[in-house]
Amino acid sequence: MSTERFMMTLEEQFAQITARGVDLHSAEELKTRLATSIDTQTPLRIKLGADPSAPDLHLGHCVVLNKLRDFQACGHTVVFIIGDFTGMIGDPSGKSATRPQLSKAQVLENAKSYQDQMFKILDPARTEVRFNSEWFGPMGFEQVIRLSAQVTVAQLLARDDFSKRYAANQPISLVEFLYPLVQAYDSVMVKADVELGGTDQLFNLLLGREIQKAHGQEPQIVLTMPLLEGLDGVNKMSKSLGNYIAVNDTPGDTFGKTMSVSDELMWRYFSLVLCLPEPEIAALKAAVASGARHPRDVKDELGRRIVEKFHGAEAAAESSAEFARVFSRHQLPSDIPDVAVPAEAIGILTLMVKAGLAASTSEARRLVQAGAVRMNDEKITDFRFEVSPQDGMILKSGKRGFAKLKIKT
RNA sequence: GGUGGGGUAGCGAAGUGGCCAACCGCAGCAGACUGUAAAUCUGCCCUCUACGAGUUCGAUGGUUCGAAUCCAUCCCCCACCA
Repeated sequence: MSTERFMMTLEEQFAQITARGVDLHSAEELKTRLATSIDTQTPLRIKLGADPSAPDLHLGHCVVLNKLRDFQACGHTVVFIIGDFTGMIGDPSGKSATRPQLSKAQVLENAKSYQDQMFKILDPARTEVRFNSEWFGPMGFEQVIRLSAQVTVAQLLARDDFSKRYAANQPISLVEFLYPLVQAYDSVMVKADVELGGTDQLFNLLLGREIQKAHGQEPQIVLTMPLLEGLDGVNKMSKSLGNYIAVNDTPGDTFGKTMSVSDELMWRYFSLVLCLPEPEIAALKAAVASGARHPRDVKDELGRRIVEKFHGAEAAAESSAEFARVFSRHQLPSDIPDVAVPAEAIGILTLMVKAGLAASTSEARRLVQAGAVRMNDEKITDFRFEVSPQDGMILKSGKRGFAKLKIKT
């Protein structure tokens, strides 16, 4: 496999690397560096940084990981940096409070979880994993000051979210100013040839170039990927907005969430998540436009392929079938959680809370009043309704809340 | 250190003595329509033994028949000037 990259010409590599809406800084530099790589038969070092405080990867992360996979397919090496040191600082892009400090053990655990998910896409054999505490741990304050001297406040304020917050009288902590510097210094320490991230990372990535130059290195090439919109179709996919599909979501959830994506947006998923080549996407679009294919079926294919990517073909087929059964044909899911109840009559509200279908009796009451609750497929409209439990009775709340009664003996 | 502005339900943001469980927007949930689409429309959106009751508006104490609103003390946040 180490010879694979010599089988690709510069043009082939360049085409693969620049596919799917990448923004490059700069194309010329990349070509030059690829040429050198081929001449000297040395793989390029492609850097990606990760924040170990949030080990749940979602499809948004996959956009970048897929691009890294492209690099690996060309024979290059991914340098994956776990920000165990920076993780304690907090992320400047978040308006929320600084993230809590993580213990060493927790960082390691998160890092492992991160890698488990990441290697569903990346090739471990071509991935070098580093922790940035390796160089920041022993760093003295003097070095910190020297590093800080390499950037001006004006430069930092040029970053979009900093300037906006500053203009809006919103706080910016000094630590947040330091964060891009820290990230840039990572690039120096691993001698990155290329660094990638989402378009929102552009500033940080470019700063890496400056700092590398200041340390006498060739500046890294910066490559940004489009941000994938989340399930709401508007905001970028992110954990804090809750509009994400996680790599570790169950096949059923992954499929269901995919189906809730709007028709317009699904093409982006085909491209950025599945890396389907443009001509194929164009063909699918044309098929839908002409009525040859129903958008629902195309989305079903999208769902199956995404599930397959993370959980295998079998899970993909199952989740699609299950979805059709429950939501298209309105049949019961194949797997309904049991609720243990005593044999005597029980109020519907209490029962719902017990079954985990409502967080409080007040919420249960609202659901009943909204007409969302069914007992054995019969709508319950009176919140004082008493159920005489029998084994196997089905309680349903909303579209996807199910519970099966089981008499406690 | 000084000056000014703040802390209200998940977020944003009204409210400055009774009409306040608290306008409004976003997010969320449910219903209708569907392809669990999206968009749209409607309702809900602190808790409870529920046409009533309890606990909420940074914290504690006070004034008052009555406070998110007034007073005192305290805690926290932000900007600007040093």
